[in-house]
Amino acid sequence: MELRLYDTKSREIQTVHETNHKVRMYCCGPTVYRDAHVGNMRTFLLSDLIRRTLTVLGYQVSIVQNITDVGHMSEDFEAEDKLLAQSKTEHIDPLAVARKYEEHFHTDLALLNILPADKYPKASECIPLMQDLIAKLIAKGNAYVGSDGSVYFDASSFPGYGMISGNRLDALKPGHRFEYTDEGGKKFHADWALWKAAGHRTEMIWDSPWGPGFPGWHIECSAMSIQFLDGHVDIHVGGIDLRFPHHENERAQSNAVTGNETVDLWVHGEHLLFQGRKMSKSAGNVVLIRDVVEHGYDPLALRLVFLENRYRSQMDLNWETIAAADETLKRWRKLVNQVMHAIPSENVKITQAICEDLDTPRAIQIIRSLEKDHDLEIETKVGHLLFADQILGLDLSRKEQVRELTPELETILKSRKKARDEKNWAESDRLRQLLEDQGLIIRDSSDRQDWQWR
RNA sequence: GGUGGAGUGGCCGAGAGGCGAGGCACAGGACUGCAAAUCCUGCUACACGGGUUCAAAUCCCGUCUCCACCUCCA
Repeated sequence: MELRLYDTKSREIQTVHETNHKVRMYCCGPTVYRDAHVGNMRTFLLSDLIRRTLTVLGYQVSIVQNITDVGHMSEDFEAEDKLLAQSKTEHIDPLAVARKYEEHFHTDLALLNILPADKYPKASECIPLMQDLIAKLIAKGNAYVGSDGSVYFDASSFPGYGMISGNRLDALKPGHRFEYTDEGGKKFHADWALWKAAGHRTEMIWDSPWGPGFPGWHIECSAMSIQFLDGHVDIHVGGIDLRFPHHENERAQSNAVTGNETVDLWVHGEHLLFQGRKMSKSAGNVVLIRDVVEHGYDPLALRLVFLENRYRSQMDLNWETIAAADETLKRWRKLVNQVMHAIPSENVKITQAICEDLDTPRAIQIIRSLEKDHDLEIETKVGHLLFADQILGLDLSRKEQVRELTPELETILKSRKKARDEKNWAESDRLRQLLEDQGLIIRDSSDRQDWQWR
């Protein structure tokens, strides 16, 4: 079976192809100046879903995800780098800020069972690569040194500009940043910086043929994808907000240099909303993976919530749905663990759903109906669940955590058993309340009592 | 102004022109000493106005509302 995905540029669902027996994926990674919130994670999950699906379908997959640790400007009028700003706040070296949040990023990925990429190139370690690309763009006539010493891409030199976002150069409103002193060297408001002259900046700058400075934000993705994926990207993944200008600019840079369509498919994940607004620092509605864990939920419950919604739709997250998913996850794991030595067996309906533009909501629906099907053997159900889990990544075969009972709880349980045997219901109910207050859930049947941790 | 989307029951959300996804919540029932869990049953919807069609949530036209992007963003 083939995987088909919605391509933003053609606005059509298209089949994924491999290049030299490998599907090459590039995923826009984090700017490591703060913790990634769950909205960011939703996009990273999209990459994971694609890679897991391709792997199950038998493809070799190569994934590169960049770590932006330089060049990403904040909206501050001083045009301050996000990392430098954070380094002042935390009173530590900017690269220490980067390494700290990079580590958090990997921890969060692991909590969501997102498999690691093959390579995580850092912008700060790819400066020569970017300079090389900039030099090529100047030589080809797509870039110029501005009056301020910065190097700019000449947007009008690239004929297909705007194909991803639908924006036309002549319709683009000059942005408010046009007035910025540090970008005053542009010839045209839609041009963008490839290399920014250092100006007054003393930290995080590098020497270059155009003088000391630092790279623009868009250039790293072009440089890295071309270098580490051998000049061609089969699937490019990122958040919908990156469609413009980031991906539009990236495409112009990459295509100008390679001379052909560098990226086959542009796949964009829609935004996660919280309380009806886009989750963002400025809206003040940021939820971190850590918050989910602190609420007592399995982070994979969040993964299930995401999977219950199509990646191409905005979704409004709330705690109730996470709670519901957490329960569902427990139920499925219980089911899976009832069968020893179960092996995955393909469920074609599930594969088909996933292959048609990652229809995970339908896949989940199929699982729910399998679960309820009284005519199916439990071994069959579990086999299909394990198969689906290779793609969904919910860790369904995880054994339930068995925390030891404290001697005190054990004593109460014994007393309660005795009370029930004697049909002393008042005492039995009192003890149950006691046990529940200490985190146990009690399930009675006529001849026994079962317990588990809440 | 330009661009990309979305409006579905109390809530969240799938939806492929034709026998009403699913989940949560709620209500009844089975089971339980009572609970819990589980199972069964019930509940109901397509923003508005036109149009096409034997048949529209789905296709077409218009209107309204919301979200997102327009050089920070996943």
